[in-house]
Amino acid sequence: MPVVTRIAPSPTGDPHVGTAYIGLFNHTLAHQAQGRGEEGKFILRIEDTDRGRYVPDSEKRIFQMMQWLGLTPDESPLQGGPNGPYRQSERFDLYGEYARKLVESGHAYSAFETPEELAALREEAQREGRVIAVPSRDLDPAEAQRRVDAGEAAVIRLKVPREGETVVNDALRKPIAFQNTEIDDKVLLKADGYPTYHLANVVDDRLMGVTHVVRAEEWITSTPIHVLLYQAFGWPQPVFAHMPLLRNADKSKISKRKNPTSVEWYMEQGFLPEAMLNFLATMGWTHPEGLEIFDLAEFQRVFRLEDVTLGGPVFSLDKLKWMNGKYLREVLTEEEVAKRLHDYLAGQKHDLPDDDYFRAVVRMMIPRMDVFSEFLDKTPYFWSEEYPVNEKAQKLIEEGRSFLPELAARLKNLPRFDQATTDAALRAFAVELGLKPGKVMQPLRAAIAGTSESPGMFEMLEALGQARVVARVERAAEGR
RNA sequence: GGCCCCAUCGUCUAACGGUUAGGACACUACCCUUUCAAGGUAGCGAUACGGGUUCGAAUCCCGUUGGGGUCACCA
Repeated sequence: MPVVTRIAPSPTGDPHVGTAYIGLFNHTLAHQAQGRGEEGKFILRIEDTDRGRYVPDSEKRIFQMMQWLGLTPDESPLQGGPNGPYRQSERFDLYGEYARKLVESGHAYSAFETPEELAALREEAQREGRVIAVPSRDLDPAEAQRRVDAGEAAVIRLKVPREGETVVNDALRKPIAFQNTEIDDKVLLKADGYPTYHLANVVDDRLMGVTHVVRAEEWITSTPIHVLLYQAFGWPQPVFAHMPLLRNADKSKISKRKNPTSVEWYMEQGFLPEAMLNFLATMGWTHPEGLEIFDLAEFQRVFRLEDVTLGGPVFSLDKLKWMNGKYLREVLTEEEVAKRLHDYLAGQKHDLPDDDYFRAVVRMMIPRMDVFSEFLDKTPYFWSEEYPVNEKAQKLIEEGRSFLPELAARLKNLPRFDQATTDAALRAFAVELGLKPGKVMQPLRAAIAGTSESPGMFEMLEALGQARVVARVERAAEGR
């Protein structure tokens, strides 16, 4: 059975994490079919029929997000494909034709109500607790056509049956029945000639051969309109599956105000796309063997639509961070982390040399960071002599004031500066002073790092090197 | 408010009529230890409520409550 899926974002702003989330499942379903040796395609279609909300570079950024995540579509406006164009604005003529077909077959009608009239009608309907009734529906079709031909402003509306019910079959739920009296005559073609989502969506899904419509739960209530459209056109319906909505901590639909929703934010923070994907996959789904960490290929291997849970998953940045740290520590190699971090920093306009020193610092910091944006914040003393010295470090330096000059001298006279040598020297020095090693090391740490929190002493000393360490200790000893 | 969806620890979830209701994040304690992490061990912590069905219900049915979504010439 061929599986053709799609995501159909509208280019109205930042590339949204919800688009990535839904994209993950659509991409996976299509690739699973390919894996089975069947036809499988994942299409990216841009729904830019709202000229008012159009943001020019949004489309490109959505595409970049998908690529970053490794969810590259098989067909899209940027790549093209046999079913193009993939921008609805470029398919403009199509929708008018299909809308008119519906008018001709009696499934739709031209309507002439002004926005003001509609507002009044809506208010009245609201009061009476029913759905809006559009007067134009009862116009004589020939008369309506004359008015359209005369150039009167009109929209085309779906003529929803006055009786019966429309059933939505959802792969994740029991059949959902909607009374037709509860469904209003939705606009299909706007006065500006552009289609609404409902029409464009159904026409394009049909023309592009989409077999599975996997989208967010917020679309459930408009699905009966789509079902009615498929029926009016005499087309078979695709499989519908409505995924749960990603949520804020208060359970409301995930939003900009309460969560970072732009995937670009996660890129800027230095999250790994693998971790992002892994985390998103666990929103509404769990690995059957209880695996927490798994890659896209593994997800594709075991994912089943019917295993999706429907409670709205709260998007937890905490858990995402933990998972990202897990990838840093346990999935990627040190070399890979260093390479990615270097690229990340370069992208942030921090040009550090990708040398042994950099890699040594990265190695020390891997267990100490969850995302790349933490790296420089936690390591100023590795990059400059102008590193900040916090209050606690200042106090520790005072405590070590008496032995810091001598310690500087000892360190300066060490023949080598490898970990074994400094380890032995420091411990011997502590014994001489009659102090516990920590009592010596804490002031030393404060002096060379400006903070009481750092990687292990000896690897840090080795990385920093004798000259730098001695200079810093001397400076601290002199209270500079 | 009408319509629709949903309901297991604070959060993500496992269980698919029979388990001391399991795991992960977070939190707490301990271990490791030169600090901070990481890692290890332990702990805290849930079937919203009320009725049924059944020998037996987190699991099936009904109701209540709660949460969410949707009611545009936006998607």
